[in-house]
Amino acid sequence: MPRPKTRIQQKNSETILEAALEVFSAHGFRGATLDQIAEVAGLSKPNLLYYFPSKEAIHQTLLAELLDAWLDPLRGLNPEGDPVPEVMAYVRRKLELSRDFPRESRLFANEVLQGGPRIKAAVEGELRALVEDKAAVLRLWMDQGRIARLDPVHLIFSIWALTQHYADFDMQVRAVLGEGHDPYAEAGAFLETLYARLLAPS
Amino acid sequence: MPRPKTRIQQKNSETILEAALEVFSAHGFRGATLDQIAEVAGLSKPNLLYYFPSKEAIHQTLLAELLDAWLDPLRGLNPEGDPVPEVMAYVRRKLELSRDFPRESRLFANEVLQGGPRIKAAVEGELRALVEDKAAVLRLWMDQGRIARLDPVHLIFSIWALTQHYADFDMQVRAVLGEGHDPYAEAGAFLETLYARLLAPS
DNA sequence: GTCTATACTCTGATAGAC
DNA sequence: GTCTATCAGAGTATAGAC
Repeated sequence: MPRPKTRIQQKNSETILEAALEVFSAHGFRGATLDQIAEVAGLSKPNLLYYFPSKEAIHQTLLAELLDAWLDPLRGLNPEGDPVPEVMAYVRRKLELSRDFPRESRLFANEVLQGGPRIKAAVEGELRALVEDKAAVLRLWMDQGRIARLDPVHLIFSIWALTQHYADFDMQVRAVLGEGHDPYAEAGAFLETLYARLLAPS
Repeated sequence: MPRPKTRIQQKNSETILEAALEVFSAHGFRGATLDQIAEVAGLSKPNLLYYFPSKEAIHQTLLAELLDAWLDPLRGLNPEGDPVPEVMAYVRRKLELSRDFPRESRLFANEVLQGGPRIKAAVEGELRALVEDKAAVLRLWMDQGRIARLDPVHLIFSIWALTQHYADFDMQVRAVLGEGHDPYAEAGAFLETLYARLLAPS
């Protein structure tokens, strides 16, 4: 039961996780039911519990896999690179993540919104350490006058907020924009302008 | 049952709504239970259902009251005013709303995040109309060269994202910042700088 | 108006046949 | 490995006494 081994087990585990992502991201942990997940996965409820010991375990597995992918774009911020293009590339990667993996974004948002009991440790540990590391890089660039001086941590917060907003508040964004819009294309252009003006050294 | 009349009924209704806001914002609709709400309110569970016909009705009442307060800062954007200070004041009011009413922000976020079945109509109607109205004001100011040219709707989205982030992702913000920080004070200074640079006519 | 007791449904998890 | 049947607990809502 701990982890899949054969090819069939591998495949079924993935099917379950895919279905669980769909349901958890749409309804939150408590709002999701094993019945729904089983239906989306095309398996019976007891069969789910053959592959995972509990509902909680499925959720935990999703969060663990998610976190790593989530930190990746920030990890890619290269201290040796050219400051403004580096930050711009980070913004772009983060927006692509929202566009291509909106369910993962909402899963994470659901969790943090509710105080993140199942993810708080990782946020206080891994995430915080990474932010401090990259904030130091940004601060150095500011000291060198290569980007404008700003609070580097809040600069990172702003990138998270502005990019994740399009996945997490998708319903609102589309409702307000109305038909005939490509939210992510427009957001890309908007954020490009925003950070170009914000970061330009004075 | 429709609405309270006597002073006692008024008071109990408010106690219930206050408790419900606390519990719904922390756990979402499905995650919240009448037992929890009853305990926080200091009333018995059947007594809750004497004042409101159902759990759903309590939630609906909260959302309806919330929406109005939520639109207020944007309503205050004055077309006759001075463009940059007007937008700055809007950002400030919105951030104050996050600081002073984080539970309301999270209630709203929980709802939109899950596709907003109970609030979609209001977003597509009232909210969208207001945004279109104020976007027209911003566009006029841009045409007159009084603020920089940007997509006005995404400019409004950016204000929502950046201010609500501090309420909705409070746990993450505090975990990353660590001890000895005042997130809202820092955010206020950061956003002041951000929008000053962004809006300055070139 | 408020409480205790309870009906009924939903849901996570298990037993056991195949 | 997968299914049917089922248990136990939680949760919303109601009945009825006071």
